[in-house]
Amino acid sequence: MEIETSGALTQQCCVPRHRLTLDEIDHRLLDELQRDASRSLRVLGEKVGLSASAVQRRIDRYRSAKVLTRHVAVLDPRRTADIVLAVVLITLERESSGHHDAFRRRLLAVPEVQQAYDVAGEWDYVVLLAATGMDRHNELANHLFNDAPNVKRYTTMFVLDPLRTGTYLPTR
Amino acid sequence: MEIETSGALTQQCCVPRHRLTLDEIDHRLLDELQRDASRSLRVLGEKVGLSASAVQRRIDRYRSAKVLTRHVAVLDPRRTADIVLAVVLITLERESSGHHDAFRRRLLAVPEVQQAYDVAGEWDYVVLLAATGMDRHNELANHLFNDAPNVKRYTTMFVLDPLRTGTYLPTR
DNA sequence: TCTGAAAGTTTTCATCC
DNA sequence: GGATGAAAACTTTCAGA
Repeated sequence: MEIETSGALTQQCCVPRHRLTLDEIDHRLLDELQRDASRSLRVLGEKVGLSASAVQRRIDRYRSAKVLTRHVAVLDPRRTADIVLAVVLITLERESSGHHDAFRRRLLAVPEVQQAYDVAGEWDYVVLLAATGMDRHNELANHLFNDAPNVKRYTTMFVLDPLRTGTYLPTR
Repeated sequence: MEIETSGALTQQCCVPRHRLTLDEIDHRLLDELQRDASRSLRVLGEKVGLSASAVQRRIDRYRSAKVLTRHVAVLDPRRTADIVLAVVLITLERESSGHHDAFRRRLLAVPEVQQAYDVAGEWDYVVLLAATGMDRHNELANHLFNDAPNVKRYTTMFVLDPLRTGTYLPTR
């Protein structure tokens, strides 16, 4: 793995640098971390053929390059009481881009907006809503999609079964 | 927090029990764990007003009840080289449920199927595909949606900007 | 079920390769 | 970049309430 710097042992500075070049070990390590980040550095090191401290140094790099942003616990929606998941497709009125900014702010202010994507095509946004109970879902949907000023149309697909959830990204 | 058992100090057995009743502290702890699970038990305990070992015992319960299923590292798709994210809506031919089983198996065999939901309404499934590069995306889309025998129709929405990603679930 | 303390691990960090 | 080893911090376990 190389970072975009010149010099040899210099440049351990605090400015986060971007554009990491990943080697084979980085790919495997990022894969392991995305599957199960609860293992010790020593165990991860055994998986990829490095010492614990070498693993630690690489993880620090992913963090400072903001490739790896956080460690989280994942709950199973099937085992979480009263969870209503819904995929909502939204299109805004065609107008000033100010509409889009306002709509995005409104979306991102709500923690139950589990995911939100700006997409190409007939629809402008895809939102994954996670609410506890149908009443709460309706409250949120009204606030986000009915009361918001520039929503042209939207459609809601309720999730019957979350076959797979997660945030895994391939790195090659 | 209560677990569905009778008896007092008995029943530390290995059969995972379900239906946890969560108290106020559990809600706050699950919230914290979903936001940042990289903090120590002591720090988490300070957040919710418990000792480190009390926090540990509660986390063990979430795990054995399968409410909390894993700890993972989350990558930022904006910082991960060449990631192509796409939301795909799929409808299968109306026929035997065997079609659905086969289609689900095909989906879940592919690691780039980051998320998959069985949904109500006009479309049967919503899939979030995460591929490295457009070529790989097309390969996967052909395998999953063109070559698969019982796909009636599908539509692909490419993600222009992942405004929010994650797996956060509210617990109340 | 909690707290607090002892024992065992892991992480961190300085140093050398 | 990576390895090593010692110090600091963390996790695990258990006695006592």
